[in-house]
Amino acid sequence: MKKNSESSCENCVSRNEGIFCDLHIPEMDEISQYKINNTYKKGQTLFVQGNHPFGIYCISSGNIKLTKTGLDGKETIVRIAQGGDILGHRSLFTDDNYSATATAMEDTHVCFIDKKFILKIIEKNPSVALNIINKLSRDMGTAEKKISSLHQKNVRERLAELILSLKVTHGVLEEGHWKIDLKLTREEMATMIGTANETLIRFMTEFKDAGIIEQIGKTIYIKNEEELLNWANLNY
Amino acid sequence: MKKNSESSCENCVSRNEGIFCDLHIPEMDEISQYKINNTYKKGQTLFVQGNHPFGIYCISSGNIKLTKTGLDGKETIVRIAQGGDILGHRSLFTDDNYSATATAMEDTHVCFIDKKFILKIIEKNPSVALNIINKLSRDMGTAEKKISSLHQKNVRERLAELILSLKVTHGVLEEGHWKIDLKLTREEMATMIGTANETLIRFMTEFKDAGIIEQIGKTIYIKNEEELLNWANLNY
DNA sequence: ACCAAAACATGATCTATGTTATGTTTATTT
DNA sequence: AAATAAACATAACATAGATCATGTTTTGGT
Repeated sequence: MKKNSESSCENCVSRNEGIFCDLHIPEMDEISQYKINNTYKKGQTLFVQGNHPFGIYCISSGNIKLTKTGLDGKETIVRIAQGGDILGHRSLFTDDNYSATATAMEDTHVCFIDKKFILKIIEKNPSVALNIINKLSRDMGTAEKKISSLHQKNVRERLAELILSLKVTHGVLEEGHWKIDLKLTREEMATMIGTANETLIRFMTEFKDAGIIEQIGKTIYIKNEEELLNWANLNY
Repeated sequence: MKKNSESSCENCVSRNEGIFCDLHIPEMDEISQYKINNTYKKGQTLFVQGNHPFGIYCISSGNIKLTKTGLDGKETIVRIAQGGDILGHRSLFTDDNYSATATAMEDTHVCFIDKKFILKIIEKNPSVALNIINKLSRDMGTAEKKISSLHQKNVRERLAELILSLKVTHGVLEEGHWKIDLKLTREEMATMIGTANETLIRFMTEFKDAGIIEQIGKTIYIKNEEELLNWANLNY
C-alpha cells in the first residue's frame, strides 16, 4: 500500500477525532499497512449481535447504528457511531461476543484492525489506550443519561432531549438554524427513546405544529431551540 | 505509612479484582504511600452529582450505589459498585463534573487517589489502562443491556433479570440456594429497573407466592432459578 | 415511469403500570 | 421500652402510551 494514499490513517478525514490522533507519522503508517479498508453501503451490516469479534472497526466516515434485537425481533438503537469512533473494542477487551449489531446508515468508510495488532499498538503507545478510555467514558456517560431518562422522563421530554443531542453530535448550523441530516426513520427514532413509532410520530407532529421543528424529507430543522430546551428539562 | 499495613494496596482484600492487580510490589507500595484511606458509614456520600472531581475512588470493600437525581427528586440507581471497582474515572478522563452521586450502602473501605498521581501511574504502567478499559467495557455492556431491557421488557421480566444479575454480582451459594445479601430497599430495587416501588412490590409478592424467591428481612433467596430464568428471557 | 414495499400519519381502543390512599410491619432514635 | 420514622404491603383508580386498524405518501427497485 503506498504512502499518502486515501486509505492511509494519515489522510483519514476523521484523523483528529480518532484514537490514533496523538501518534506520529511512522506509527500511523504502520497501522495503515496492517489495517483492512472497507466500504459499506447503506443497510449493510459490519457485524451481528452474538458473533465472535476478531478486531476493531475504526470509522473513517459515515454513520453506523448499533442495535440490540430482542427475541420478538424488537430493535433498540443503543448508539449511533460516526467518523472517528471505534466499534467492537468492548468485545476485544472482555472476550465476549458482540452484544449488538452494527449497520451502516449510509455509505460508509471503515477500517478493520486485527485484534493482535491493535493490542500491540496500544502497548507501545499509551496515548491510544487513553483515547479509548476517553471514548468509552463519554459513551458510558451517554448511556447512563439514557437510563435515567427512560425512568424519569416521559416520551415528549425524551424526544426533545433526543433532538437536542442529535444536534450536538450530528447537527450543522445553516442560516441560523440547526440542521440534522441523519436520515433517521421514525421507527429508528422511536427505538432510540424506547417508545412505539406511532407515539413518536404523534409528538413529532406536535412539535411541528408548535413550530418547534420543521422537516423536509427526513431532515430535521430546529426552529425554536428555546422551547425544545424547555421540554427536555436538560438541567439535570 | 508503614509497609504491609492494612491500608496498603498489597494487602487490599480486593487486590485481585482491582485495576492494580498486574503491578509489582514496588509500584503498589508507591501508590499505597500516595493514596488516602477512607471509611464511609452506611448512607454517607463519597461525591455528589455535579461536583468537580479531583481523582479516583478505589473500592476496597463494601457496596456503593451510583444514583442520578432528576429535577423532581426522583432517583435512578445506574450502577452498584463493589470491591475492586473504581469510581470517578470517567470524570477524570473527560473533565466533566460527576454525573451521579455515590452513596455507601454499608460500611465501606475506599481509597482516594489524586488525579495527577493516577495519570502518572497509568503512563508508566500500561496494564492499569488496560484494566480500566476492561472495567469500562463491562460497565458499558451492562448499561446497554439495561437500556434495551427498559425498552423491550415489562416490569416482571426486568425484575427477574435484576434478581439474576444481583445473583451474579453479589450472590453467595448457601445450602444449594443463592443468597443475595445486599440489603436493598424495595424503593432502591424499583429505581434499578425503572419502575415505581408499589409496582415492584407487587411482582416481588408474586414471585414469593409462586415460590420462586424467599426473603428474610432484606435478604433474598432464590428458590427456583429455572422459573426465574424463564421470566427473565435472558437469551438475548 | 411504473409498481411494490416501506415509511408516515391519525384515530380508536386497551392495558400495563403509575398514582393516590390507607394500614401494617420493621427499623431507628430517645 | 416507648416513640417516631421509615419501609413494606395492598387495593382502588387514573392515564400515558402501546397496540390495532386503516389510509396516505414516499421510496426504491425493475
